[in-house]
Amino acid sequence: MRTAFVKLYDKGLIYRDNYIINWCPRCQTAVSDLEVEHQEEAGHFYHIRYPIQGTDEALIIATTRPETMLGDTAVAVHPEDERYQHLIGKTAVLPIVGRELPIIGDEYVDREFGTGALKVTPCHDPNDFEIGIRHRLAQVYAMNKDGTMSEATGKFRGMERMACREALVEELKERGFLIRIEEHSHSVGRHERCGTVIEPFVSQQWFMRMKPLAENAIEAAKKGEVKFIPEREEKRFYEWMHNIRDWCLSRQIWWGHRIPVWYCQDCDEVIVPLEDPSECPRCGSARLERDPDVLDTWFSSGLWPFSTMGWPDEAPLLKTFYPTSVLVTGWDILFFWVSRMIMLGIECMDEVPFRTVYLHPLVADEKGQKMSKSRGNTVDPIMSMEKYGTDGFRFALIWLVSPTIFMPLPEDRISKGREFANKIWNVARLVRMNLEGFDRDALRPLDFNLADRWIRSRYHRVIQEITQGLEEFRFSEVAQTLYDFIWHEFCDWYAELNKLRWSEEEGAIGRYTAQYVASEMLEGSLRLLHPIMPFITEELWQHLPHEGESIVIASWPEVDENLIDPEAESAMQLIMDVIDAIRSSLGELGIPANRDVHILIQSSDPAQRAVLEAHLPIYIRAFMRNAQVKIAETISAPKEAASAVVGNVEISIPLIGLIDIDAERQRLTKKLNKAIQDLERTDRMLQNPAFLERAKPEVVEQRKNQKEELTNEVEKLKRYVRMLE
RNA sequence: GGGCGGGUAGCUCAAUUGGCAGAGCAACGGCCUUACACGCCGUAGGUCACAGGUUCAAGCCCUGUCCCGCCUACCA
Repeated sequence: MRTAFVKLYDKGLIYRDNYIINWCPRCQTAVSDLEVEHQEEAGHFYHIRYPIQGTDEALIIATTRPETMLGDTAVAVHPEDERYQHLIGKTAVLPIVGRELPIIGDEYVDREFGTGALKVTPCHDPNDFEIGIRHRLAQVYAMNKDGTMSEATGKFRGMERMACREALVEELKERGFLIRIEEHSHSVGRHERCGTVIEPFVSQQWFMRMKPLAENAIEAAKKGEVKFIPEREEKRFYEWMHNIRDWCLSRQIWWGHRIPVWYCQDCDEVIVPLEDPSECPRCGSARLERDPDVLDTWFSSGLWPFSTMGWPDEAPLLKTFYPTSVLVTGWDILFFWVSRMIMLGIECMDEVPFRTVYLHPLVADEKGQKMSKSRGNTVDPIMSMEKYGTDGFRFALIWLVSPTIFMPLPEDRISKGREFANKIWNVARLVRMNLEGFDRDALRPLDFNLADRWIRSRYHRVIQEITQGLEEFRFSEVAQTLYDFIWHEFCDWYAELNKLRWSEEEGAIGRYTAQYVASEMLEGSLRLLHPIMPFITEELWQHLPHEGESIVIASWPEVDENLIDPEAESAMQLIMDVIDAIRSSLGELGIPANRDVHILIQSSDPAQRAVLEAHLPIYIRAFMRNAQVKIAETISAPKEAASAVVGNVEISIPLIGLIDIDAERQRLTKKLNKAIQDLERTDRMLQNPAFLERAKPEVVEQRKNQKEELTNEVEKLKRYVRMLE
C-alpha cells in the first residue's frame, strides 16, 4: 500500500484538493461515487420568489432542496434566455437571509427545466460547485458535517437539515416568498451502508486522478489482454472507464490503512515518504502530524493481485502467478474492485493482473429479489451448507448459474444437490461392496460386454463435453451433464445391468470385467466432478483403485477416441428403448414388474434381431426378474396382450385374463394418434419442394428416415388397435 | 435521459452455430426389487409475453408494442 501510494503521488496521480465530494452526515465520512445508491423518490418542487434588488421584478426559482438556499451565493440564468437576459449583472436578494446574490449567465442552465432560473449553492451541489469555480463565486456552507445547519444560517443554525426544510418552507410561505409546491419525483442519493441521504459537501480530501489510468485499462481490454465473460460486461467496463471521475480516497472512519502523509507543522510541507519520517526534510522540524484519515478499502483491494505475493519485491510467487488466468467474481463489483485491480495492476506491474474475468450472477432470494441487508431477505450460505452439505450446496450453485444478473437459489435445488451427493455415495458403496478381491493391476483378461462398451463410450464423450464446457465457462451445462451421466446412465442403467455379473464366482472373467469397468467409470467420474464437489469426491476416490495421492492433484481425465463406440451406443440405445417400452406398457396397465411374463419380440431386420437376441434376454432380467423373452422374425401375438412398437420392433406381452382390452385399445390409440400426427408433419415437410431443395442434406436425410420409421410404427399400431376392436 | 438483461410446464430456471421445446420441484399412478425412500418405475403438463417480418424451417435473427428487473446519468 505504502509503495503504491508514494509511487502514484510522485507521478502526480494522487493529489489533495478542496473539492465537492459525497458526504455521509451520519457516518461523517467522505464516500466515493460508487458508494452512493441513487433511487427515484417522491419529493416536491418548491417555487420560491427571489426579489431583484432595485426593481419590482423577481426571479422564481424552483428547487427540490429549499434548505440549501441558505448557502446560495448566486442566481444563474441561461445567457441567451430572452426572459431573463436583462437581469444578468443585477443582484437578487436571498429571501429571509437578505444576502445579495449576483445574477450570472451560464450555459449550464436548462431553459426548459423548472423556471429556467437556478439558485447556485457551490458548497452543496456538484454542478453549482463547478459554476462557482467558473464565476469565482463565494462559498457558503449551509450545513455542518453532521447534517445540522451551520452558523451562516442564522436562526436556523443547529437544526437538522430536514427539520430546517420544514421550518424554512413555513416561513417562506408566511412571508410570501413561496409561490407554490409541486409534486416532483427525483433521484435521491443515499449512502449504501446506512441509507442516509448523501450531502454533497466541499472539503479537503485526497484524490486519485483516474483518466490516465482508465485510458491504459481501456487500451488493454481493446487489445484483448483481458476478456470479460459474459461479453456484455466488457461494454459496461468501457462505459464506466470512459466516464470515469477522480476517486476520492480519503475516509474519515476508524478502520483501514491510514493515509501515509505527514504535514510539517512549521513549514506546511507535505511529506509522502516510504518510511515514517522523524523530521521535516525541508525545515528539519520534528513537529510532524500524520493525516488522520484512512484510505478507501478498495485502494488496497485494488493492489491485491500483486501485493499479496510479495510486491514490491521481486518475489518468485509474483513471477509465477502474475498475471494469473481467471478472476471469478460477481458483476456487482466490476467497478469497485475488478476495474481498479486492472488499473492499478497496469500502473504498478505494467501488465493486467488476469486474462479473463468471469462475472457471475448474484444469488437472489426465493422470489427473485435482490438480496440486501436492508430488505432483510439475505440467505446465509453457511446455514444452507450445514443443512444440505457443502458439496450439495456447491453443486446447486453451479447447476443453476446462468448468464443472467440474478439467480434464485430455490431450496429444492439445494436439496437435490444433497440427494445427488447421497446417490453418489450409495453407488460407490455398491461398487465397493463388489470390489472385494479385485486387483486392477493383475492385468487379467477382460471381456467387455455391450454395457461396458456403451458406458465407456459415453464416459469418453462426457469427458469431452465437460472439458469443453469448463473451458467455455458453461458451468451449468457441465453440472447437468455430470448429473445425467452419473445418475441416469451410470446408476440407473449400467450399475443395474452390472448386478447380473456380480453374482458370478470370484475370479470369473465377467465379474472381473465388471469390477474393472465399474471402478474405472466411477473413479473417472469423481475426477470430473471434483471441481464442483471436492469433499465427497476425495473421500470416495481414496477408497477406489486410483493413481496418485489426492484427487486434488490427480490428472484430469483424457478422452480416448478409441473407446468412443457408436456401434455399442446404438445397440445399447435399441436395448434401452425396448426395455423402456416394455416398462412403460406394463406401467400404464398397472402390471408390476416382478410378475411372470413372456415377452414376444418381432423384428424384420436381421441385424436388429441379432442385437436383441444377444443382449435382451439377459439384460431384461436386471429389471424384470421373471421375464422370458422370445425374439423372432414374426410372432403371432394373442389378443389379450400389452403391446408396444419401437420403430421396427414390435413387442407383445400376453397377459391372459389380466388385461382390460378396452383400456389397452385406448392406450394404443393414443400412441397411434401421436404417431400419425408426427408422420403428417414430417410428410408435409418432405412434400415441400423448397424444403428438399434448400434444407441441409443431412436434415432432409434425417426427415426421410423419420418418415420411414413413423410409417412403420403407424402401420403396426393400426394393426394392433384393429385387432383389439 | 441513455444502456443492458429478462418474460418458455403450476413454481424456479435451461436450450451450443436457426433443424421435432428440456431439467429440478410440485402433481398423478405403481413399487420397501438386499447401493440408495435423500430411492426406483411409470404418467400427465407448453399458442416459447404480444403483433408483424426474414427463412424451406424461428424460443433463437429483424422491426414494433406491453410488462418486470438492473446498470448508468450533474436536469436544479
